[in-house]
Amino acid sequence: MEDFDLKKIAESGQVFRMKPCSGGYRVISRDKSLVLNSVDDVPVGYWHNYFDLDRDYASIRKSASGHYQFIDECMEFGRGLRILRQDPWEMIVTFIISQRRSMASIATCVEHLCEKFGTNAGDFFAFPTPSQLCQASEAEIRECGVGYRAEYIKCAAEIVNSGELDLDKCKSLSDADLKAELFRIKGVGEKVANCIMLFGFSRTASAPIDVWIDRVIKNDLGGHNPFPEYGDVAGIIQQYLFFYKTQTK
DNA sequence: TCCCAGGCGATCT
DNA sequence: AGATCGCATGGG
Repeated sequence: MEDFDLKKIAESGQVFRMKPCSGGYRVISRDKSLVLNSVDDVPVGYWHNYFDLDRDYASIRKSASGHYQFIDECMEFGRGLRILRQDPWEMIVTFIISQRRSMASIATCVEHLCEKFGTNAGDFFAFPTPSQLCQASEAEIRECGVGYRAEYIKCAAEIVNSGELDLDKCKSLSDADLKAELFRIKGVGEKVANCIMLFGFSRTASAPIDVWIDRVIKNDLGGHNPFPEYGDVAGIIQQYLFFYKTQTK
């Protein structure tokens, strides 16, 4: 497998619980943990799906090449990246936190939430469930350093825990209907919804435009938004651009 | 210390 | 519909 680079994936800004450790990288999702240093360490089942191993990234890069020289360079630079199939609930909370925060500080906030509200699984803390965050007060959530977003996280926990927003049912919705559902959560706007869709629902047509991608469009692509022409792999192209821009800043 | 961070909601016009 | 503003807090 050529397109599998743990370091690049861990630093790509899509996942905040994947860090170097003595066995390579430790990745935590929901209440599960895996230590690995190559694709050969990925077990069948949950983690195989998590790492999106059935998608052929090399052929996506190949078929997407030739539109813009800059994007071709980004795809080569980011060769090894994949779009992880992460948990929708974790993505909702994580990307609510992400607004106006650096990637380093997002990771810190997420760990604080896990340590304070998540189940102790021995050598790590599971991500807190909607129920667990529902039982927390807004003030307690705020103690994790999330600032004014505590209200948004509490709102998300309530709407999901009550079943008023059913994340399983969301999986069968169209992209447009899914986005409309996500907009019901206070603190989820266009960009955060696109991140949740791409990283939590594998909606690869969804391409989040943040400050970094704004700079790409403005400074590297002459003010042109390239994503519409990439169709259902626009989100994957977005990830190569984001990675290049944040790594070479 | 200062500036910015994977934006958003509220509040104008 | 589009523009502007305030926002909690952590890193570099």
